[in-house]
Amino acid sequence: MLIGEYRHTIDPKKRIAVPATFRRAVGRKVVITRGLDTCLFVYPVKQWEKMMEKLSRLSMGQADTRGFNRFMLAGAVESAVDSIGRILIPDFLKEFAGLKTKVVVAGVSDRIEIWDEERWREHVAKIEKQADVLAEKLGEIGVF
Amino acid sequence: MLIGEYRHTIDPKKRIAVPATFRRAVGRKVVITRGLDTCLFVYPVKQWEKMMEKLSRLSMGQADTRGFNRFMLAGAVESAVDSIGRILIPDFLKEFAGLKTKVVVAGVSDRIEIWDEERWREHVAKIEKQADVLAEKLGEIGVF
DNA sequence: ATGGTAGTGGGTTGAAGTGGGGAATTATTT
DNA sequence: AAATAATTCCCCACTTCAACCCACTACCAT
Repeated sequence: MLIGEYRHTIDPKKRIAVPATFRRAVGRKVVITRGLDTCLFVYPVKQWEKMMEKLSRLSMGQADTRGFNRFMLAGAVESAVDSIGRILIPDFLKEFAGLKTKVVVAGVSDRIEIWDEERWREHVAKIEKQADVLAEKLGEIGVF
Repeated sequence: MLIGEYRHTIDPKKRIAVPATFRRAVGRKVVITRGLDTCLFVYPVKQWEKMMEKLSRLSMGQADTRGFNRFMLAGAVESAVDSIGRILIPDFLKEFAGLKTKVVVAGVSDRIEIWDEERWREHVAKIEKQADVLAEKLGEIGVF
């Protein structure tokens, strides 16, 4: 289970260090793809394959499914984690997520998300405002 | 059952002592997360895993669920209790809860809450004012 | 009073994050 | 097709930070 939030930097060669806590869980190969809400998703290959299997079962006839497939697949890149645990971010993904130098690397259960720090702060702020609504939901499912 | 309120301090290295009374109950590993009302929640790992199981049953597609997951998961950190019973608070959580030096560590049934002392006083004051209203509600559901 | 326990503070070591050089591979250009 | 440019991968070096250990003080209990 990947959890936690880490502030890292993209170095001049467009590399990002995977937090040491995540390395064992993700292995040496990952798939980086366009994520939802303007961030990048990073999946361990195994997880990725599972998702692809699910996707392939969806009917191909529907236009929105095709679009989603393009979004996920065309934007996906397989990437190796280097010897000291960094991954290389391709230009088009870096641009897509609006990554500058400071980024946030976040663990969200089975994937890692990479956010531009600024966007992340905005996103979190927005969610915090809805905290009481969230609390209600949590209550409903019996978390609190 | 965790009860009681303790005034502790965050040392220069961002560590907080877990009250001795709580230590046996929480074990050596805990999960620290963003809490509601601008405080931090600290769960024993077992408790946390139970909650995660419940969470994982929620549907994934909707935007509010995604945000909600980010709030809960990315905001969480697994942390080991050190040999003399202290936990390390990550920067982003310290900031989130507005923790200065003086904090309040409170036992709330199955979790520990960490508050900035100032905020705690304000919060308690607010609740005291509403006490009679709350009492009425509690009476309705048959607590008193 | 004295031993024990709890809370606070600090030093040291080892790991993790950052940055950069250079080789190898791929792409581009003439 | 050859030469040059660019990119990516593999090292290595520096710096910062966190985990571990130990020390001091205050308080409680016997």
